[in-house]
Amino acid sequence: MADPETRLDQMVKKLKENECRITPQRLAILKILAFSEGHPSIENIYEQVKVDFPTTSLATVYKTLTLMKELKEVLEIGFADGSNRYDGNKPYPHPHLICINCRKIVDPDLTTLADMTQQLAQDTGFRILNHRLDFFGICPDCQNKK
Amino acid sequence: MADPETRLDQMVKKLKENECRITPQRLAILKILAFSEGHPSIENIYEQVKVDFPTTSLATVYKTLTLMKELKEVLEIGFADGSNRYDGNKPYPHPHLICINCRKIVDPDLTTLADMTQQLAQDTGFRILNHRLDFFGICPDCQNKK
DNA sequence: TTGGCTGCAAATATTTTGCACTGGC
DNA sequence: GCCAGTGCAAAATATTTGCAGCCAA
Repeated sequence: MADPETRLDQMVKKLKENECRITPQRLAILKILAFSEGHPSIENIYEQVKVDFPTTSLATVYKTLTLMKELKEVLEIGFADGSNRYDGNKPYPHPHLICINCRKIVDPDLTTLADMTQQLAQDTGFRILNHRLDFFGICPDCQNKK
Repeated sequence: MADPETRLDQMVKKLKENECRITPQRLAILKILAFSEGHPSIENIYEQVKVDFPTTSLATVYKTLTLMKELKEVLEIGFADGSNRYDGNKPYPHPHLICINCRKIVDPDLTTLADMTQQLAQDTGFRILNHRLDFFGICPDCQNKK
C-alpha cells in the first residue's frame, strides 16, 4: 500500500484537476479513506468525520463518496444488504477476503486472476471491463476464538 | 444444465422434505426458476407469476425466494443497487459474466477457480466457505450493435 | 463575488413485517 | 380442521434529492 499522505495528496490533486472544491468536510473524509487500514463503511466514515466536524450530515458523506467513486479514486465494495464498504487505498478492482464473523476485509494476492480474465475474454468474446471477486470465510483469529 | 423438469422435481422434493406446503403460487415461482435460461429478477418473476395467478403479491415472491435461498435451492446474486437476480438452476457459488449493456448474465467455465480458492486458504489461513466472482463487460451481441 | 457545497428534511426505492383470511394437507 | 401461506397495507431501511444559506476559490 502507498504512503497514506501520498495517497491523500493524490486524491486532493484529482479533486483540483476536476475543479472541485476542497472543503473541510471533504478533506476529513479523504483523510479517513487514505489512513484507514481496513475498508470502512458509510456509517463508520460518518462517525469518524463527526469527531472533527460534528455538524456533518450523512448526505455529505454519501455525496463525497459518490464523487470520489466517479473520479475513480475510491472503490465501492457494494453488498446487497446495504453494508457497503469503501477502499480509498486501492481504488481499482481487486479480490477481497472477507471474514463473515468479524467482518474484517483483507486484500490477498492473486496473480492468476489477470490470466483468468484474459482467457475468459478470449473464450467468450466479451470485452471485460471490470470484475468483482470476494471470498467469504472465517479468518484465523475467529477460528481460534471458538 | 440439468433438465428443467428434473430440477423442478428436486425443488418440490426439498420443500416436502422440510414440511413446506406446495401452494400454486410457490409451484409457479419454482417453475419460472427451473425453466428460465437466464437469471431473472424479482420483478421479472413477479410479472411472470401474475400471468397465471394475477392476485399474487410481491411479498409472496420475496418470501418464496427467501425460503428457497435458505434451503439452498436458489442462488441469490445480490447487487447493491437492488437489482438482484436469482439462479434456480445452479444454486451453488459459480462465476458470472455480466453484460453491462443488456444485463444478460452468462455462466462461464472457470476450472482454475477451485485451485485458486484452495491456494488462497493455504496462504491466508482463512477457512473459505463461499465466494462470489463477477466479471462485467460488453457481450459480443452488444459490441456488434454499435 | 459567486456558484459549488453543506445540512436539514422530505422524497424515493426497496424489502420486510403484522395480521386477518384462505386453502393445502 | 389446523395452521402454514397469502395478500394487503403499513413499517422499516437505505439512499437520493430539493433547497436555503454558506464559504472556498
